[in-house]
Amino acid sequence: MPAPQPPASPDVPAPETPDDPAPAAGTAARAKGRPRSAAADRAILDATREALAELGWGGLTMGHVAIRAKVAKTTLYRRWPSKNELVVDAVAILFDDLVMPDLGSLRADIEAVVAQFADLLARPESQAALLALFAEGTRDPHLRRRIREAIVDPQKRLVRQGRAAAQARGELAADTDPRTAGEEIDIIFDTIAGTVEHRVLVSGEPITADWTRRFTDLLLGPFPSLLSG
Amino acid sequence: MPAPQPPASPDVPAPETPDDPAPAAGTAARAKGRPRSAAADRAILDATREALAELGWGGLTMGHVAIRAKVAKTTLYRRWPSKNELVVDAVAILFDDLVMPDLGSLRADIEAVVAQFADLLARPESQAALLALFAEGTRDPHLRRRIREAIVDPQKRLVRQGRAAAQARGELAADTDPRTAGEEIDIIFDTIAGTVEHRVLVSGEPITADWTRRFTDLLLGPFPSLLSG
DNA sequence: CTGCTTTCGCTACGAGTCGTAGCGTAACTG
DNA sequence: CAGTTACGCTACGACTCGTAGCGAAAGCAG
Repeated sequence: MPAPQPPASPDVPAPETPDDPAPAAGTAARAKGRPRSAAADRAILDATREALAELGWGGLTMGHVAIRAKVAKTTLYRRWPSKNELVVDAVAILFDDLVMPDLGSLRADIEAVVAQFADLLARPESQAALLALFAEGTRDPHLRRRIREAIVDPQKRLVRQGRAAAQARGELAADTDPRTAGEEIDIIFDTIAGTVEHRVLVSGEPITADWTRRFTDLLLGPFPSLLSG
Repeated sequence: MPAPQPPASPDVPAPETPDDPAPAAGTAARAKGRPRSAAADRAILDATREALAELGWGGLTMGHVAIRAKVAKTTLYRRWPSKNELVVDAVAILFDDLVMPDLGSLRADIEAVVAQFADLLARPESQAALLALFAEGTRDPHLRRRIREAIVDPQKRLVRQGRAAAQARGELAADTDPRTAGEEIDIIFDTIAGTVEHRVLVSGEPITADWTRRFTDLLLGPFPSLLSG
């Protein structure tokens, strides 16, 4: 789901909301001129991820991407207004096929989700890109929203689903207070996502099965030797 | 503690280790020509932090920093070989005056440490800079080491001290296995640092006293409504 | 097939940044 | 004083960004 520039309409400012309501469903609504090449879209996004993995964020230039995708630089700018937006779409694809494990126990589900996060973050094309996007997001609320929608929310959905599944299995007490349930899920998610991000992206250390087990221990109960009582 | 370029020695490659052994202690060992202006160092680092807070990482240019610090651009390059190194030193200063709270209870200490992290990360001059540095660090092992030494390790020291203090007070069981004690501390630190980073830097949401309390609940024991047993 | 519309590839451009080189001058030592 | 080093200044080549203008290609309506 790229974020195409308003596809031509010469001067209509196009409402700032990124949710295009009309021209989506099914086939293109009205195509009057030469249609945009879908192949070019894929080539550009693929080239972006490849360049990202090879050169990192700093080495990624629009010119390189254009050459690699066998596309004119102008074509690139016709669809994505900036490097940031392009990289969001290129990286977001990686987060599209997140699946909820549902392995039958809360512990197994958590460990599977952690492993899934870790694998995603370990990819060379996402390493620097994610952090650089987060960095830009701190100054650009629009970009932060897009990051949240395309990358963070899909992950959070997994945690929420896992919690619901565990609750259905009777592993969890009933929601104490409906008002605070959302905040609890937020804290749990921030903890899982943040810890994995820190270890993989900042420390650069791998996430092993053993580490995952220990971390899940911490999440599910008192840390083995942390508290005596 | 800046990381000055080898201060002149025309061709000696200067061992890659950033720990300069000799010329540190006390006053300068041997100064033959015009000494480097310490005021310029401070002015550059101050200007870097100011520009960082105003313009963010992307807007920060060496030219601007030089003008703001009333220093020639060449002077800037004589001391820091790249933007990354300069920003590491500029930001690392913020982490210099970390203090271990030692409030008398493990819970209070954890909450104080979390609040301290949160305050540091909430500063406008560190927001984008830290993430951008982390991003570069994923591709530059040397930079990652410097980040670890200047920014991550000081934080980890706090957590380690807090754990030792709690142990001395009898709040913690004795170390189960000396070999795994280090790993435990690592997991706890990664969890605290990563969660705070994610919430502040990625989600952009503030860390309130209430949130800190809930998070500490999660760390110290089973999450209130997470596990029934 | 003939217009009409929109996209595409290409070239060129101005603005901005990076990092370096060269030069004369300032500061400090012996 | 001479010797050494840092400093400010200017200029430079290489690179990137994002845009403009043009002719050609690819579809659609009649």
